[in-house]
Amino acid sequence: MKIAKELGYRKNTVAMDLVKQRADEIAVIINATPTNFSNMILSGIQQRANELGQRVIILYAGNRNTDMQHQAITTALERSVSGILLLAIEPDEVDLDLLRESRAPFCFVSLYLGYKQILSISSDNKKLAYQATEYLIRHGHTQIGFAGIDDYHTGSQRVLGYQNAMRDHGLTSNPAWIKKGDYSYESGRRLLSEFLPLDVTAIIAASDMVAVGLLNAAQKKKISVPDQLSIVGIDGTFICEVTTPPLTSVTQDFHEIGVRSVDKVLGKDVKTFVPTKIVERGSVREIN
Amino acid sequence: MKIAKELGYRKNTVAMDLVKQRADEIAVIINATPTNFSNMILSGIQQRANELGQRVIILYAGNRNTDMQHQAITTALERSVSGILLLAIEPDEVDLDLLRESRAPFCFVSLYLGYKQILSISSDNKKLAYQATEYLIRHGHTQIGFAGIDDYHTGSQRVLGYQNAMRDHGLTSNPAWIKKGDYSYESGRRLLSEFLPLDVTAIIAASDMVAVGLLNAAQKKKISVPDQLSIVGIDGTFICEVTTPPLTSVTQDFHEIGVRSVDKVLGKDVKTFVPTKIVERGSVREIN
DNA sequence: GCACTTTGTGTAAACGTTTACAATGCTAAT
DNA sequence: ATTAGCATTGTAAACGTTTACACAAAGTGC
Repeated sequence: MKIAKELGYRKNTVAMDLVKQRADEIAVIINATPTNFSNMILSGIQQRANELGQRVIILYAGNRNTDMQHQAITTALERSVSGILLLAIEPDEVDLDLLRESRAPFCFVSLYLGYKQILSISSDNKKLAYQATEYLIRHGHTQIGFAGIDDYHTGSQRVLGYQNAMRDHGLTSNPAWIKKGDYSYESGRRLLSEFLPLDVTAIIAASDMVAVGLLNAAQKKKISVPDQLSIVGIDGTFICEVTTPPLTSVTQDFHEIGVRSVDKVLGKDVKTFVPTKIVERGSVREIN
Repeated sequence: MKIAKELGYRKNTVAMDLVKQRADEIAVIINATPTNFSNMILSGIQQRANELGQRVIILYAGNRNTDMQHQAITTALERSVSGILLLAIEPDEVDLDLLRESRAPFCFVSLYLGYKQILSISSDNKKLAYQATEYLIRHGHTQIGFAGIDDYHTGSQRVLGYQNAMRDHGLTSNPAWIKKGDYSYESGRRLLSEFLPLDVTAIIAASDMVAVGLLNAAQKKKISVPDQLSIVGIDGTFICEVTTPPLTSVTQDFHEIGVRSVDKVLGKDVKTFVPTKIVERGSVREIN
C-alpha cells in the first residue's frame, strides 16, 4: 500500500467494471424540464447510492421526447449499470420493451403506472388528492376546483382521488371544475380566470407552482386568498413558505422517494408508496 | 447490422472505454445543498454534453465536506473521464493537487478562483455587484446594504465590486452595511433586523433567496418594499417573478454557464465570464 | 513424523472492445 | 502476364482488472 501510494497508483474503475460484468452505478433518466423537486429526489438518490457504493450517472431524456427516451435507456444498457431509475418518465411501449429485454433492474420514480409487477416508488396520487379534497371538505368547502393536472398517469390518478373524496362525502363534482394544465406557474396563472364564473370556493392546485400562479393571478384581480378563495398546493416545496399568504400544501417526501428508489432498484423490498401529509399554512379558509 | 439487430447485440461501453483509455463522459462534482440554480447549470451542461456525445456523471461532494470532495475527485479520476466540472466547489489545497496531478482537464463552474491558468466559467462577480450597486445609486440611493454573502471567493469578489462602485461614485460605505450569511432564505430573514438601525434605503441580497427572506421579514415588520426599503436580488431565478412585489434582480445566465463549461473543459477556447444583466421588476424605488 | 488442513503466492484466462498489421483479393496500369 | 496500388478481411495484442486454480509453505492434531 505504501509503494502504491508512492507510485501514485490509482485503480481503474473501467477495467474493474469490465471484468466484473457490471458497473457499480445507477443510471437516472430524467426529463429536461427541471422541476423544482427533481433535485430533491436526486439528492435522496445520491445519498443512498453513496452509502451503497454506487455511482450515479444522469441521462437526460429531453422533454417528453420519445427518441431521446429510447436513446437514454439504450445508453444506460450499453454500460452494464446495476439499475435504472426513471424519474417522472412516461414510458411508451418501445421504452418498456427495451427495459424488459434487458437484464438490468429498473424502477419508475415519482410515477406509478398501475402495474404491481413493474417496480415503482411514488406518492400515492389517488390518496394524495383524496387527502387534499377531504381537507377542504372538512373546512366547509363543497365547490372545489382542481387545476393544472395532465392527462397521464399521475393526473388521472389524482382526478380519481378527488372524485372519490367528493362522492364519499355526498358531493357532486362538476366536470368543469377540473381544468387540465402542465403543473407550471403559467398554467396556474392562466387557469384562474376560467374558474371565476364557476363559483368554486377552493381550488386544489396540481403543484405548488400552479398554486402560486393561481395566487398571483388572484391577487392581480384583487381576489383575496384565503378570504375569497382557498388554495391548496401539492408538493410542499420551499416556495410554499415564501409566498404571502404561505401555501397550505400536501407535502411529498421527495428525498425519501429518492432514497427508497435506490433500495428498490437494487432488489430490496421496500414499499411502493411514500406517505404524504398536509402541511397547514395560510391559504385555506374555514367556511361555516 | 441486420444480424446484429436480430441477435440483440448491444455494444459494451465499458470495454470501449477501457481500450480507448478514456471514457466519453464528463464528471460533475456538485455540492449536496441543492441550490435552485444548480439544476439550471446542470441542464446546460447536459445539453451541450449530449451534443458532443459525452455522458454526464454526477458526484456529490457533501456540504463543504473536504473528505467527500477529495473522494469525489478521486472517483472521477478512477474512471478516465474526459473532463471534470466542479460546480460551485471551493477547493482546498489537496483538491487542487489531486486535480493538477491528473491528466484530466478540469474547470470550475460558477466560481472564479482568480487564477488565469485554472479553467473557470462564471459570472464576473465583481462586475455583477458593481452593476447592482451602481443601479441603486442611479436610483438615488446612497446608503446601501449588502446581505448574505460568504467569506469565500464569490463573496469577496462581490464585496470588492460593491465597494468599488461606492467609491467611484464618491460614496463612503459603512463596513457595518455588509452582513455575511450563506445565500439562504433563512439568512435573509435573520439579517433584516440587523439592517434596521443602520438606516439603509436599499439592500443588495447575495441571492434571490436572501432577497425573499429580507422581503418576507420586512413584510412581517410592516416595512413596505419598495416604498420604505428597496431590495435587489442576485441570480434571477423564477422566484423573482412570483413574489409580491416581484424582485428586481441581477440575472445570471446559468444555462449558458453550463453550456460553456463543457466547451471549456473539452479544450475549446471560450470566455471565462458570462455576462449578467439587471432585470427590473418591482422591488426598487427611485429616490430624489 | 505423518497426513491433513489452512494460508499464502504465483499464473493464466477472461471481460469486449480497438487498433495495428499481415494477408488476401481485386483493379488497373504497364 | 506481371506488378503496383488499393480495398477488404483476418489475426493478434492490448487495455487493467478479477477470479479460479495450481502449487508451495506453514500450521495442526494424532
